[in-house]
Amino acid sequence: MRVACSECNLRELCLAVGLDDEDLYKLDDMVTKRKLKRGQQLYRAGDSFDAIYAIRTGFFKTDILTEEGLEQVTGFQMAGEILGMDGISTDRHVCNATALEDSEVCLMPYDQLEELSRHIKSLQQQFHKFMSREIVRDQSLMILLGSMRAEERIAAFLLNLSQRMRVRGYSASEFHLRMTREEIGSYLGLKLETVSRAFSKFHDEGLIGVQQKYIRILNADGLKALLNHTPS
Amino acid sequence: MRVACSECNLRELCLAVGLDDEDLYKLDDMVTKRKLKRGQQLYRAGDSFDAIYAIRTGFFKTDILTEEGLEQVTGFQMAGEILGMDGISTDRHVCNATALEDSEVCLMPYDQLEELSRHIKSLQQQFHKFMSREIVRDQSLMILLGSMRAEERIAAFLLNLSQRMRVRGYSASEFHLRMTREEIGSYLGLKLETVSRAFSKFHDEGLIGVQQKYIRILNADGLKALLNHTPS
DNA sequence: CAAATACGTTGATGTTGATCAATTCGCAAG
DNA sequence: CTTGCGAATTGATCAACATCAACGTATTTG
Repeated sequence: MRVACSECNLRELCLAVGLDDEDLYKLDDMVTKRKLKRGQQLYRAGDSFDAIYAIRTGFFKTDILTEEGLEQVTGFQMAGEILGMDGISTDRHVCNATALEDSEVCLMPYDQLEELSRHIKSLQQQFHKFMSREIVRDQSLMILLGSMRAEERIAAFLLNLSQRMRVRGYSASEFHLRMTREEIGSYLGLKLETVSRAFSKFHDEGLIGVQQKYIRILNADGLKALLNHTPS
Repeated sequence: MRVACSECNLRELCLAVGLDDEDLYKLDDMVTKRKLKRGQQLYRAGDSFDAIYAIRTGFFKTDILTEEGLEQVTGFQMAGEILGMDGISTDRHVCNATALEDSEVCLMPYDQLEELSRHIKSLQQQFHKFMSREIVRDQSLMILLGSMRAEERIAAFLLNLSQRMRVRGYSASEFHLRMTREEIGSYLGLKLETVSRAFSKFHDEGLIGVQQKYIRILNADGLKALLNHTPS
Protein backbone atom coordinates (compact mmCIF):
# COMPACT_ATOMS: atom_id res chain seq x y z
CA MET A 1 0.00 0.00 0.00
CA ARG A 2 1.55 3.15 -1.25
CA VAL A 3 0.58 6.62 -0.01
CA ALA A 4 1.61 9.48 -2.24
CA CYS A 5 2.76 12.75 -0.69
CA SER A 6 -0.26 14.41 -2.27
CA GLU A 7 -2.51 12.01 -0.39
CA CYS A 8 -0.57 11.95 2.84
CA ASN A 9 -2.36 13.14 5.95
CA LEU A 10 0.92 14.61 7.17
CA ARG A 11 1.59 16.81 4.18
CA GLU A 12 0.86 19.91 6.24
CA LEU A 13 3.46 18.96 8.85
CA CYS A 14 6.10 17.56 6.59
CA LEU A 15 8.51 19.00 4.02
CA ALA A 16 5.59 19.09 1.61
CA VAL A 17 4.00 22.14 3.25
CA GLY A 18 3.06 24.72 0.67
CA LEU A 19 3.87 22.71 -2.41
CA ASP A 20 1.41 22.71 -5.30
CA ASP A 21 0.31 19.46 -6.92
CA GLU A 22 2.88 19.47 -9.66
CA ASP A 23 5.72 19.86 -7.16
CA LEU A 24 4.20 17.25 -4.88
CA TYR A 25 4.48 14.72 -7.69
CA LYS A 26 8.15 15.50 -8.08
CA LEU A 27 8.66 15.03 -4.35
CA ASP A 28 6.74 11.77 -4.62
CA ASP A 29 9.04 10.40 -7.28
CA MET A 30 11.96 10.92 -5.00
CA VAL A 31 10.53 9.23 -1.94
CA THR A 32 10.72 5.58 -1.08
CA LYS A 33 9.09 4.03 1.95
CA ARG A 34 10.72 1.89 4.58
CA LYS A 35 9.13 -0.02 7.44
CA LEU A 36 10.85 -0.71 10.73
CA LYS A 37 9.96 -3.04 13.57
CA ARG A 38 10.19 -1.91 17.16
CA GLY A 39 13.81 -1.85 18.22
CA GLN A 40 15.18 -1.69 14.68
CA GLN A 41 17.67 1.02 13.84
CA LEU A 42 17.13 3.37 10.90
CA TYR A 43 20.77 4.43 10.92
CA ARG A 44 23.73 4.28 13.25
CA ALA A 45 26.39 6.73 14.27
CA GLY A 46 29.19 6.46 11.75
CA ASP A 47 26.97 5.27 8.89
CA SER A 48 27.53 7.18 5.71
CA PHE A 49 24.88 9.82 5.20
CA ASP A 50 22.90 9.73 2.01
CA ALA A 51 19.29 10.37 2.87
CA ILE A 52 17.02 12.08 5.31
CA TYR A 53 13.81 10.52 6.56
CA ALA A 54 10.34 11.82 7.27
CA ILE A 55 8.43 9.77 9.79
CA ARG A 56 5.11 8.62 8.38
CA THR A 57 3.97 6.54 11.30
CA GLY A 58 5.56 5.49 14.55
CA PHE A 59 7.95 6.84 17.10
CA PHE A 60 11.74 7.11 17.24
CA LYS A 61 14.55 8.02 19.55
CA THR A 62 17.95 9.35 18.58
CA ASP A 63 20.92 8.72 20.81
CA ILE A 64 24.68 8.95 20.99
CA LEU A 65 27.14 6.65 22.69
CA THR A 66 29.51 8.79 24.75
CA GLU A 67 33.20 7.92 24.98
CA GLU A 68 32.56 6.27 28.32
CA GLY A 69 30.05 4.00 26.62
CA LEU A 70 26.98 5.61 28.13
CA GLU A 71 23.93 6.11 25.99
CA GLN A 72 22.59 9.64 25.86
CA VAL A 73 19.22 10.20 24.22
CA THR A 74 19.21 13.39 22.13
CA GLY A 75 15.58 13.39 21.03
CA PHE A 76 12.26 11.65 20.52
CA GLN A 77 10.61 12.02 17.14
CA MET A 78 7.08 11.38 15.96
CA ALA A 79 5.05 11.44 12.74
CA GLY A 80 5.81 14.37 10.45
CA GLU A 81 9.22 15.01 11.94
CA ILE A 82 12.49 14.71 10.05
CA LEU A 83 15.38 12.44 10.96
CA GLY A 84 18.97 12.53 9.80
CA MET A 85 19.83 16.19 9.31
CA ASP A 86 22.78 15.82 11.67
CA GLY A 87 24.55 13.84 8.96
CA ILE A 88 24.79 16.66 6.42
CA SER A 89 27.70 18.33 8.15
CA THR A 90 30.20 15.47 7.90
CA ASP A 91 28.51 13.07 5.43
CA ARG A 92 28.23 10.60 8.30
CA HIS A 93 25.50 10.20 10.84
CA VAL A 94 26.56 11.23 14.31
CA CYS A 95 23.74 9.55 16.20
CA ASN A 96 21.68 6.37 16.14
CA ALA A 97 18.00 6.46 15.24
CA THR A 98 15.92 3.63 16.66
CA ALA A 99 12.23 2.86 16.22
CA LEU A 100 10.46 2.69 19.59
CA GLU A 101 7.42 1.12 17.94
CA ASP A 102 6.69 -0.36 14.53
CA SER A 103 7.15 2.56 12.18
CA GLU A 104 7.29 3.70 8.61
CA VAL A 105 9.52 6.40 7.16
CA CYS A 106 9.79 8.20 3.84
CA LEU A 107 13.35 8.04 2.59
CA MET A 108 14.57 11.03 0.58
CA PRO A 109 17.98 10.65 -1.07
CA TYR A 110 19.85 13.74 -0.04
CA ASP A 111 21.46 14.58 -3.37
CA GLN A 112 18.05 14.45 -5.01
CA LEU A 113 16.55 16.61 -2.29
CA GLU A 114 19.31 19.17 -2.82
CA GLU A 115 18.70 19.12 -6.54
CA LEU A 116 14.94 19.43 -6.20
CA SER A 117 15.16 22.23 -3.66
CA ARG A 118 17.21 24.26 -6.12
CA HIS A 119 14.24 24.17 -8.43
CA ILE A 120 11.34 24.39 -6.01
CA LYS A 121 11.65 27.50 -3.92
CA SER A 122 9.05 26.54 -1.36
CA LEU A 123 10.71 23.17 -0.85
CA GLN A 124 13.99 24.96 -0.24
CA GLN A 125 12.34 27.28 2.25
CA GLN A 126 10.57 24.46 3.99
CA PHE A 127 13.74 22.43 4.27
CA HIS A 128 15.62 25.37 5.76
CA LYS A 129 12.84 25.91 8.25
CA PHE A 130 13.08 22.30 9.35
CA MET A 131 16.81 22.60 9.89
CA SER A 132 16.33 25.82 11.80
CA ARG A 133 13.55 24.31 13.86
CA GLU A 134 15.90 21.53 14.86
CA ILE A 135 18.44 24.14 16.00
CA VAL A 136 15.80 25.93 18.05
CA ARG A 137 14.56 22.67 19.52
CA ASP A 138 18.08 21.72 20.58
CA GLN A 139 18.54 25.12 22.18
CA SER A 140 15.35 24.73 24.17
CA LEU A 141 16.71 21.49 25.47
CA MET A 142 19.97 23.20 26.38
CA ILE A 143 17.99 25.67 28.44
CA LEU A 144 16.08 22.87 30.07
CA LEU A 145 19.27 20.98 30.90
CA GLY A 146 21.14 24.08 31.95
CA SER A 147 18.63 25.83 34.12
CA MET A 148 15.72 23.65 35.18
CA ARG A 149 15.34 21.43 38.19
CA ALA A 150 14.29 17.80 37.98
CA GLU A 151 10.56 18.33 38.40
CA GLU A 152 10.51 21.27 36.03
CA ARG A 153 12.26 19.21 33.38
CA ILE A 154 9.74 16.44 33.68
CA ALA A 155 6.77 18.78 33.63
CA ALA A 156 8.20 20.46 30.53
CA PHE A 157 8.76 17.07 28.93
CA LEU A 158 5.17 15.96 29.49
CA LEU A 159 3.74 19.25 28.26
CA ASN A 160 5.91 19.11 25.17
CA LEU A 161 4.79 15.59 24.34
CA SER A 162 1.19 16.55 24.96
CA GLN A 163 1.44 19.53 22.67
CA ARG A 164 2.99 17.51 19.86
CA MET A 165 0.26 14.91 20.19
CA ARG A 166 -2.35 17.62 19.88
CA VAL A 167 -0.80 19.04 16.70
CA ARG A 168 -1.07 15.58 15.16
CA GLY A 169 -4.71 15.22 16.04
CA TYR A 170 -4.23 12.78 18.90
CA SER A 171 -5.47 13.31 22.41
CA ALA A 172 -3.25 15.78 24.22
CA SER A 173 -4.50 14.60 27.58
CA GLU A 174 -3.78 10.90 27.46
CA PHE A 175 -1.16 8.90 25.65
CA HIS A 176 1.21 5.99 25.86
CA LEU A 177 4.83 6.72 26.46
CA ARG A 178 6.88 4.77 23.97
CA MET A 179 10.11 5.07 25.91
CA THR A 180 11.33 3.75 29.25
CA ARG A 181 11.96 5.81 32.36
CA GLU A 182 15.63 5.34 31.73
CA GLU A 183 15.37 6.83 28.24
CA ILE A 184 13.38 9.77 29.56
CA GLY A 185 16.01 10.28 32.23
CA SER A 186 18.83 10.12 29.73
CA TYR A 187 17.10 12.71 27.57
CA LEU A 188 16.48 15.02 30.52
CA GLY A 189 19.84 14.57 32.22
CA LEU A 190 18.31 12.67 35.15
CA LYS A 191 18.41 9.16 36.55
CA LEU A 192 15.49 6.82 36.06
CA GLU A 193 14.70 6.82 39.77
CA THR A 194 14.31 10.58 39.70
CA VAL A 195 11.92 10.34 36.77
CA SER A 196 9.90 7.69 38.56
CA ARG A 197 9.73 9.74 41.74
CA ALA A 198 8.57 12.84 39.89
CA PHE A 199 5.83 10.85 38.16
CA SER A 200 4.71 9.51 41.51
CA LYS A 201 4.75 12.97 43.06
CA PHE A 202 2.74 14.50 40.21
CA HIS A 203 0.36 11.59 40.52
CA ASP A 204 -0.09 12.15 44.27
CA GLU A 205 -0.73 15.83 43.64
CA GLY A 206 -3.42 15.02 41.11
CA LEU A 207 -1.53 16.59 38.22
CA ILE A 208 -1.32 13.43 36.14
CA GLY A 209 -2.50 9.85 36.06
CA VAL A 210 0.22 7.25 35.75
CA GLN A 211 -0.20 3.59 34.99
CA GLN A 212 3.12 2.38 33.75
CA LYS A 213 3.49 3.94 30.31
CA TYR A 214 -0.05 5.18 30.09
CA ILE A 215 -0.20 8.84 31.09
CA ARG A 216 -3.15 11.15 31.59
CA ILE A 217 -2.67 14.87 31.95
CA LEU A 218 -5.21 15.83 34.61
CA ASN A 219 -4.11 19.38 35.36
CA ALA A 220 -2.07 20.92 32.57
CA ASP A 221 -2.13 24.36 34.19
CA GLY A 222 -0.70 22.87 37.35
CA LEU A 223 2.15 21.44 35.34
CA LYS A 224 2.74 24.74 33.59
CA ALA A 225 2.80 26.49 36.94
CA LEU A 226 5.77 24.34 37.94
CA LEU A 227 7.79 25.82 35.10
CA ASN A 228 7.60 29.45 36.06
CA HIS A 229 7.96 28.89 39.75
CA THR A 230 11.46 30.24 40.22
CA PRO A 231 12.91 28.44 43.20
CA SER A 232 16.06 30.44 43.83
CA MET B 1 38.36 49.63 4.38
CA ARG B 2 36.52 46.98 2.50
CA VAL B 3 37.59 43.34 2.36
CA ALA B 4 36.05 41.32 -0.42
CA CYS B 5 35.13 37.69 0.17
CA SER B 6 37.70 36.74 -2.41
CA GLU B 7 40.38 38.48 -0.36
CA CYS B 8 39.11 37.43 3.04
CA ASN B 9 41.44 35.36 5.17
CA LEU B 10 38.43 33.48 6.47
CA ARG B 11 37.10 32.32 3.14
CA GLU B 12 38.13 28.75 3.92
CA LEU B 13 36.13 28.75 7.14
CA CYS B 14 33.13 30.70 6.02
CA LEU B 15 30.23 30.09 3.66
CA ALA B 16 32.62 30.87 0.81
CA VAL B 17 34.39 27.50 1.03
CA GLY B 18 34.71 25.91 -2.37
CA LEU B 19 33.36 28.80 -4.42
CA ASP B 20 35.19 29.80 -7.58
CA ASP B 21 36.07 33.43 -8.26
CA GLU B 22 33.00 34.23 -10.27
CA ASP B 23 30.71 32.96 -7.52
CA LEU B 24 32.72 34.74 -4.87
CA TYR B 25 31.99 38.03 -6.61
CA LYS B 26 28.29 37.28 -6.48
CA LEU B 27 28.55 36.52 -2.78
CA ASP B 28 30.48 39.74 -2.37
CA ASP B 29 27.75 41.81 -3.94
CA MET B 30 25.31 40.51 -1.43
CA VAL B 31 27.38 41.16 1.67
CA THR B 32 27.49 44.36 3.68
CA LYS B 33 29.74 44.91 6.66
CA ARG B 34 28.72 46.04 10.09
CA LYS B 35 30.91 46.98 13.04
CA LEU B 36 29.90 46.52 16.65
CA LYS B 37 31.43 47.84 19.84
CA ARG B 38 31.85 45.60 22.85
CA GLY B 39 28.51 45.10 24.54
CA GLN B 40 26.48 46.03 21.47
CA GLN B 41 23.77 43.67 20.32
CA LEU B 42 23.64 42.40 16.75
CA TYR B 43 20.05 41.28 17.13
CA ARG B 44 17.62 40.56 19.93
CA ALA B 45 15.11 37.82 20.62
CA GLY B 46 11.89 38.82 18.92
CA ASP B 47 13.54 40.93 16.22
CA SER B 48 12.30 40.11 12.77
CA PHE B 49 14.71 37.86 10.93
CA ASP B 50 16.03 39.04 7.61
CA ALA B 51 19.71 38.27 7.50
CA ILE B 52 22.37 35.92 8.76
CA TYR B 53 25.80 37.11 9.77
CA ALA B 54 29.31 35.78 9.32
CA ILE B 55 31.74 36.98 11.95
CA ARG B 56 34.76 38.63 10.34
CA THR B 57 36.52 39.70 13.50
CA GLY B 58 35.64 39.60 17.14
CA PHE B 59 33.75 37.43 19.55
CA PHE B 60 30.05 36.99 20.35
CA LYS B 61 27.72 35.31 22.75
CA THR B 62 24.16 34.25 22.10
CA ASP B 63 21.70 34.02 24.96
CA ILE B 64 18.04 33.63 25.79
CA LEU B 65 16.07 35.18 28.60
CA THR B 66 14.06 32.44 30.29
CA GLU B 67 10.53 33.10 31.51
CA GLU B 68 11.88 33.62 34.99
CA GLY B 69 14.07 36.38 33.66
CA LEU B 70 17.32 34.46 33.93
CA GLU B 71 19.87 34.75 31.17
CA GLN B 72 21.02 31.51 29.67
CA VAL B 73 23.99 31.60 27.31
CA THR B 74 23.50 29.25 24.35
CA GLY B 75 26.83 29.73 22.62
CA PHE B 76 30.05 31.63 22.05
CA GLN B 77 30.99 32.43 18.46
CA MET B 78 34.23 33.51 16.87
CA ALA B 79 35.59 34.57 13.48
CA GLY B 80 34.30 32.52 10.56
CA GLU B 81 31.22 31.29 12.42
CA ILE B 82 27.65 32.08 11.41
CA LEU B 83 25.07 33.84 13.55
CA GLY B 84 21.32 34.03 13.14
CA MET B 85 20.27 30.69 11.69
CA ASP B 86 17.85 30.17 14.57
CA GLY B 87 15.65 32.88 13.03
CA ILE B 88 14.81 31.01 9.84
CA SER B 89 12.25 28.76 11.47
CA THR B 90 9.85 31.48 12.66
CA ASP B 91 11.08 34.59 10.82
CA ARG B 92 12.02 36.02 14.21
CA HIS B 93 15.21 35.66 16.14
CA VAL B 94 14.81 33.54 19.23
CA CYS B 95 18.00 34.63 20.96
CA ASN B 96 20.11 37.73 21.53
CA ALA B 97 23.54 38.06 19.93
CA THR B 98 25.97 40.34 21.76
CA ALA B 99 29.51 41.33 20.86
CA LEU B 100 31.92 40.46 23.69
CA GLU B 101 34.64 42.58 22.05
CA ASP B 102 34.73 45.10 19.24
CA SER B 103 33.71 43.07 16.21
CA GLU B 104 32.84 43.13 12.57
CA VAL B 105 30.26 40.98 10.81
CA CYS B 106 29.29 40.33 7.21
CA LEU B 107 25.55 40.76 6.80
CA MET B 108 23.86 38.53 4.24
CA PRO B 109 20.21 39.30 3.48
CA TYR B 110 18.47 36.00 3.82
CA ASP B 111 16.23 36.22 0.79
CA GLN B 112 19.24 36.97 -1.35
CA LEU B 113 21.16 34.11 0.18
CA GLU B 114 18.27 31.76 -0.59
CA GLU B 115 18.14 33.03 -4.16
CA LEU B 116 21.87 32.75 -4.67
CA SER B 117 22.07 29.28 -3.18
CA ARG B 118 19.50 28.08 -5.70
CA HIS B 119 21.97 29.01 -8.40
CA ILE B 120 25.28 28.11 -6.81
CA LYS B 121 25.29 24.48 -5.82
CA SER B 122 28.38 24.67 -3.67
CA LEU B 123 26.96 27.64 -1.77
CA GLN B 124 23.81 25.65 -1.12
CA GLN B 125 25.83 22.70 0.11
CA GLN B 126 28.00 24.86 2.27
CA PHE B 127 25.03 26.59 3.82
CA HIS B 128 23.39 23.27 4.62
CA LYS B 129 26.58 22.05 6.20
CA PHE B 130 26.68 25.11 8.44
CA MET B 131 23.12 24.53 9.57
CA SER B 132 23.85 20.87 10.21
CA ARG B 133 27.04 21.73 12.06
CA GLU B 134 25.03 23.96 14.35
CA ILE B 135 22.69 21.05 15.05
CA VAL B 136 25.61 18.79 15.85
CA ARG B 137 27.23 21.44 18.02
CA ASP B 138 24.03 21.89 20.00
CA GLN B 139 23.77 18.16 20.50
CA SER B 140 27.32 17.99 21.83
CA LEU B 141 26.36 20.60 24.34
CA MET B 142 23.28 18.58 25.27
CA ILE B 143 25.55 15.63 26.00
CA LEU B 144 27.83 17.83 28.03
CA LEU B 145 24.93 19.24 30.04
CA GLY B 146 23.19 15.91 30.37
CA SER B 147 26.02 13.64 31.35
CA MET B 148 29.17 15.46 32.43
CA ARG B 149 30.19 16.63 35.87
CA ALA B 150 31.31 20.13 36.62
CA GLU B 151 35.03 19.63 36.12
CA GLU B 152 34.53 17.60 32.97
CA ARG B 153 32.37 20.35 31.53
CA ILE B 154 34.97 22.98 32.19
CA ALA B 155 37.79 20.86 30.82
CA ALA B 156 35.70 20.23 27.70
CA PHE B 157 34.96 23.93 27.41
CA LEU B 158 38.62 24.93 27.57
CA LEU B 159 39.67 22.25 25.10
CA ASN B 160 36.93 23.30 22.72
CA LEU B 161 38.00 26.95 22.85
CA SER B 162 41.60 25.96 22.42
CA GLN B 163 40.82 23.85 19.38
CA ARG B 164 38.82 26.62 17.74
CA MET B 165 41.64 29.08 18.33
CA ARG B 166 44.06 26.69 16.66
CA VAL B 167 41.86 26.31 13.58
CA ARG B 168 41.94 30.08 13.20
CA GLY B 169 45.70 30.26 13.41
CA TYR B 170 45.86 31.63 16.94
CA SER B 171 47.72 30.04 19.77
CA ALA B 172 45.84 27.07 21.10
CA SER B 173 47.77 27.14 24.35
CA GLU B 174 47.17 30.65 25.55
CA PHE B 175 44.30 33.04 25.04
CA HIS B 176 42.11 35.65 26.64
CA LEU B 177 38.64 34.63 27.68
CA ARG B 178 36.21 37.22 26.38
CA MET B 179 33.43 36.19 28.71
CA THR B 180 32.92 36.33 32.47
CA ARG B 181 32.85 33.37 34.84
CA GLU B 182 29.14 33.89 35.12
CA GLU B 183 28.67 33.63 31.34
CA ILE B 184 30.78 30.47 31.24
CA GLY B 185 28.70 29.06 34.08
CA SER B 186 25.46 29.92 32.35
CA TYR B 187 26.66 28.22 29.20
CA LEU B 188 27.76 25.09 31.06
CA GLY B 189 24.83 24.87 33.44
CA LEU B 190 26.97 25.77 36.47
CA LYS B 191 27.25 28.63 38.93
CA LEU B 192 30.07 31.11 38.64
CA GLU B 193 31.59 29.93 41.91
CA THR B 194 31.83 26.41 40.57
CA VAL B 195 33.61 27.67 37.45
CA SER B 196 36.01 29.68 39.57
CA ARG B 197 36.76 26.73 41.83
CA ALA B 198 37.42 24.42 38.89
CA PHE B 199 39.83 26.96 37.37
CA SER B 200 41.63 27.19 40.70
CA LYS B 201 41.80 23.42 41.02
CA PHE B 202 43.16 22.95 37.50
CA HIS B 203 45.65 25.69 38.27
CA ASP B 204 46.80 23.98 41.46
CA GLU B 205 47.18 20.71 39.56
CA GLY B 206 49.35 22.37 36.95
CA LEU B 207 46.89 21.76 34.14
CA ILE B 208 46.37 25.40 33.28
CA GLY B 209 47.62 28.85 34.13
CA VAL B 210 44.97 31.33 35.21
CA GLN B 211 45.37 35.06 35.59
CA GLN B 212 41.90 36.47 35.47
CA LYS B 213 40.82 36.07 31.87
CA TYR B 214 44.23 35.11 30.57
CA ILE B 215 44.42 31.32 30.29
CA ARG B 216 47.33 29.09 29.44
CA ILE B 217 46.82 25.42 28.66
CA LEU B 218 49.79 23.75 30.32
CA ASN B 219 48.76 20.11 30.08
CA ALA B 220 46.17 19.48 27.41
CA ASP B 221 46.43 15.71 27.80
CA GLY B 222 45.71 16.08 31.48
CA LEU B 223 42.55 17.96 30.64
CA LYS B 224 41.54 15.37 28.07
CA ALA B 225 42.08 12.65 30.64
CA LEU B 226 39.44 14.26 32.82
CA LEU B 227 36.84 13.70 30.12
CA ASN B 228 37.11 9.95 29.83
CA HIS B 229 37.49 9.30 33.50
CA THR B 230 34.10 7.77 34.18
CA PRO B 231 33.29 8.42 37.80
CA SER B 232 30.26 6.19 38.28
C1' DC C 1 43.75 60.00 41.68
C1' DA C 2 40.03 58.50 44.22
C1' DA C 3 35.94 56.22 44.41
C1' DA C 4 32.80 53.19 42.67
C1' DT C 5 31.65 49.11 40.53
C1' DA C 6 32.06 44.84 38.27
C1' DC C 7 34.41 40.67 38.50
C1' DG C 8 36.71 36.92 40.84
C1' DT C 9 38.18 33.93 44.74
C1' DT C 10 37.51 31.25 48.79
C1' DG C 11 35.15 29.25 52.85
C1' DA C 12 31.07 27.30 55.43
C1' DT C 13 26.71 25.25 55.03
C1' DG C 14 22.56 23.33 52.71
C1' DT C 15 19.75 20.95 49.13
C1' DT C 16 19.02 18.33 45.20
C1' DG C 17 19.35 14.51 42.87
C1' DA C 18 22.59 10.34 42.48
C1' DT C 19 23.59 6.03 44.30
C1' DC C 20 22.72 1.67 46.46
C1' DA C 21 19.35 -1.64 47.55
C1' DA C 22 15.05 -4.13 48.15
C1' DT C 23 10.64 -5.13 46.33
C1' DT C 24 6.83 -5.20 43.09
C1' DC C 25 4.76 -5.23 38.68
C1' DG C 26 3.94 -6.77 33.90
C1' DC C 27 4.83 -9.39 30.13
C1' DA C 28 6.78 -13.21 27.36
C1' DA C 29 8.23 -17.92 26.99
C1' DG C 30 8.10 -22.52 28.31
C1' DC D 1 0.10 -21.72 35.29
C1' DT D 2 4.76 -20.94 36.39
C1' DT D 3 9.12 -19.09 35.68
C1' DG D 4 12.12 -15.56 34.33
C1' DC D 5 13.39 -11.00 33.24
C1' DG D 6 13.17 -6.23 32.16
C1' DA D 7 10.91 -2.19 33.95
C1' DA D 8 9.18 0.54 37.68
C1' DT D 9 8.59 1.95 42.40
C1' DT D 10 10.16 3.21 46.88
C1' DG D 11 13.36 3.92 50.79
C1' DA D 12 17.91 5.16 52.95
C1' DT D 13 22.20 7.27 52.41
C1' DC D 14 25.68 10.13 50.16
C1' DA D 15 28.15 13.37 47.15
C1' DA D 16 28.20 17.16 44.11
C1' DC D 17 27.08 21.41 43.38
C1' DA D 18 24.33 25.51 44.90
C1' DT D 19 23.80 28.94 48.10
C1' DC D 20 25.21 32.42 51.31
C1' DA D 21 28.74 35.37 52.72
C1' DA D 22 33.07 37.79 53.09
C1' DC D 23 36.90 39.52 51.00
C1' DG D 24 40.24 40.61 47.23
C1' DT D 25 41.39 42.43 42.70
C1' DA D 26 40.75 44.60 38.33
C1' DT D 27 38.51 48.22 35.56
C1' DT D 28 35.86 52.23 34.85
C1' DT D 29 34.30 56.87 35.88
C1' DG D 30 34.02 61.41 37.64
